[in-house]
Amino acid sequence: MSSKEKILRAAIVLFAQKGYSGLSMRQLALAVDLSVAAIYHHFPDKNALYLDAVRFSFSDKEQVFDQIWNSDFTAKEKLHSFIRSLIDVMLNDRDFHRLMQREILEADPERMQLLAQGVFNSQFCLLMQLMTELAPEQDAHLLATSAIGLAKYYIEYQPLLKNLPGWKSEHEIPEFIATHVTTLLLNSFQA
Amino acid sequence: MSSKEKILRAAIVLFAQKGYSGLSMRQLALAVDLSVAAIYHHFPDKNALYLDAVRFSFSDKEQVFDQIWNSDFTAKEKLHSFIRSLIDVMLNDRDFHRLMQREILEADPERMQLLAQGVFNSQFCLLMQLMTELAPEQDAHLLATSAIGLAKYYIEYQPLLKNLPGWKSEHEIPEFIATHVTTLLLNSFQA
DNA sequence: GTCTATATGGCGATAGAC
DNA sequence: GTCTATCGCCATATAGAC
Repeated sequence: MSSKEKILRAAIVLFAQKGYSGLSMRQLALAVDLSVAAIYHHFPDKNALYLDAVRFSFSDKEQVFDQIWNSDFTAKEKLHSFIRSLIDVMLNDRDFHRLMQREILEADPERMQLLAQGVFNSQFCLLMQLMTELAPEQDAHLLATSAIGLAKYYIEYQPLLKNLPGWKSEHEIPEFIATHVTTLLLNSFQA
Repeated sequence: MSSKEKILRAAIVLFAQKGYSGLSMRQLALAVDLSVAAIYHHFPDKNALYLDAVRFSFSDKEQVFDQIWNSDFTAKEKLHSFIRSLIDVMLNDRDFHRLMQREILEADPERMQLLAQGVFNSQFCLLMQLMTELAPEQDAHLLATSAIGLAKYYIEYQPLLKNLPGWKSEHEIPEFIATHVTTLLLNSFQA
């Protein structure tokens, strides 16, 4: 692996953990066993390195979902699989997820546009299409958003929810959450 | 207003904007027109100041919701009002909301317990009670969580959702979101 | 491409006068 | 309770040798 790629991979993990201003170039250099100057050879400054790292971590998420859209599942099965995969991606790639959370927190309009169009657009369209199939007379954007929002909340807020009354250990099992979210949405369509 | 309170109020705004390591004591001192040393007279160190600021911003949110629980609304009306108020609090007190987001991002187990028990417990119990009333045979914790998750997602992800296909201007109107979330949940109960 | 050495400045925190 | 002055450290970034 090239030094540049090694730097990027470490930067993803460390920026996700510590945030932009929380990670120093010294710490990053230590983590990749290079000098600070060597890093500055590959990237013009800290900000450019950060943006490159974000882009790099976003680059390989699509194929997981494309399998679902290309399958011969029924619409309901596709919804369940999509939500299940979304949960799995969020749980398995915590660094990607935390970087996303940080981006949302900053909410920089320019970067939001970049994220929406460069990363999420195609998957979101496919999800909206599925929602239209399942509930033709409802607002597809609202429903797609609701599906993602429900799944995301259970993952992001799990550390907090564990400390609130009524929590059960099954609430952290991906398949259980996926089934709950899917059922909630499908029930709502029937009414 | 005392210097201590002035410092705390400014700290809430600035920590919400810049995060813990993004805000320096010098910047905070400049904002409140005091010297750095004066701040250290009121707080032992930066971390203690941060925790005090978080606690301070959490202290006055309960009464908004207690009005609802004490009203003579029907259960369905209470659900709608709760979600509507949740949205309003998040939109009107951006600093509180951003501090919350940062806390969730850090996900420090000890602080999650503090937040859950010291801040959210009583409101969450009342919401679960309402859910039990509306859908007695379902998991109240899951439903309460779903309600909060749906509302939160629409607010937090609005800057991103605006850039995705199918977005309409009505999607940012609080009453519209509240109605959508309430309807989704109530429909799901009926099925 | 990577190093050592260093410039320059901001950081958290403290000492001591008023 | 607030100030000025300062300590010691670590930050980003650069210069120049190899």
